[in-house]
Amino acid sequence: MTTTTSMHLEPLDLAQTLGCGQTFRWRPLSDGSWRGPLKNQLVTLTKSGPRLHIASLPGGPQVKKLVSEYLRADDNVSAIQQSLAKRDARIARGILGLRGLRIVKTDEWECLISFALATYANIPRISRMIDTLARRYGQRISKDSYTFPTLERMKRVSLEDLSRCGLGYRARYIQAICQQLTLDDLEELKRLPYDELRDELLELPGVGDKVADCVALFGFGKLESFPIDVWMGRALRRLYGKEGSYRKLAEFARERFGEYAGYAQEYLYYNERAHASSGSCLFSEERRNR
DNA sequence: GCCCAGGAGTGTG
DNA sequence: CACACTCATGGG
Repeated sequence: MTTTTSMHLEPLDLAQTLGCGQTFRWRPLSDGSWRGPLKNQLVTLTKSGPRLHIASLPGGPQVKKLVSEYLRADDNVSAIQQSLAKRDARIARGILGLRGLRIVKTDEWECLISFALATYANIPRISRMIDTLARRYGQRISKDSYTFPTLERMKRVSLEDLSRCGLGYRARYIQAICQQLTLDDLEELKRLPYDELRDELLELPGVGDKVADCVALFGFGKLESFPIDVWMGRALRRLYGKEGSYRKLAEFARERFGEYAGYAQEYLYYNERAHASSGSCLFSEERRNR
């Protein structure tokens, strides 16, 4: 049965938050709502003024809490934006038009696999790869909606089977991570501060600097993390004249943006993509109508 | 067809 | 430390 509820949450722009590459399983509906699987539920979010309406299937009493945590309702986003704007004039400009962009707090395990898949692929393809895994190894929620596969399930998947999921060279990394990682490991990682977490994540096959930082930021909620991909490289060069190794750029960003560097990174990332394509939505019209 | 993609691993200088 | 090369493949 479907459960509906609502909550106050500001600022929040669903398209900016759910469609910008932090997370890959939400889809826009024709009425501006967004739908995606959260844990074992299929959730539909609709923003109406300051209120966020939540519908979920099969639903349950904890849906509001689930959404609150996912959208980091406890973050004082306006205060974070003010703080960043005070530190840096370019960020201040970058925040304009993105006031509803929030960092999300995704599931640690799902985030790890998602960004391990995200290497050298574009966002539509990343979404497709994840959908394929969910359809094959997840549990069905509704007609065409599946939960993200559990680690325990993925441990029983052979490399041969995984290689037929359209993951390319990433299949063996995913398989190796699933073999190496335990549920206890995941629980231990949750207790670590950013630096130690990062070091541990880097031990996993297929996880390098950028993936580790994405997983730390979006999966483990480390807001000081500042992932640097090709788009961030361009942004840092274009706006700050900075080039060089990952370490050097990350060091610059951390010093420049401080404890909320992750938010700064999202504003820069979104702006750089918009600057390049002039279409800020990462889901093209063709895809939206599929 | 062509180019590029929210990179990582490995080898070399 | 820096760089070069390879890895598979689909979306635009």
